[in-house]
Amino acid sequence: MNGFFSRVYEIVARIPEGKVATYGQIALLLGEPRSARIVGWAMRAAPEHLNLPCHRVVNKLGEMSPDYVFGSSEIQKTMLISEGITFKANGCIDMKKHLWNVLKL
DNA sequence: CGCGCGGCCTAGC
DNA sequence: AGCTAGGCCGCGC
Repeated sequence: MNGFFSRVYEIVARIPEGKVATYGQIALLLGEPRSARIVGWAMRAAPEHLNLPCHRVVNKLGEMSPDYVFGSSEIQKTMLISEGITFKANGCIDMKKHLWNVLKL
């Protein structure tokens, strides 16, 4: 709890509806620009009861997580759509529109 | 205690 | 524009 993971969870918990963040972005916020992968691990290990919007965390291309995460990428896609996220023709999130800009806080 | 693998990223071809 | 090759850090075996 104490450490990287907790901090990751705090950040993720603050991602507003209709916005998404990238692993690298979160890692950067923690002052560890090279720990993007650990963020991914943290998501996997994320306890359910925290109700983290881990579906709002994607890679830099705006792609869905692999099927083994949410069951299928369609599920994640659906959740995001219901929050107002829009997708491009190639099936990726329109990052330009929905990428969470922390500086706006 | 050591090695390998990730919900990744960046740089190069 | 799409693929390969490293790199980085923490966890599991």
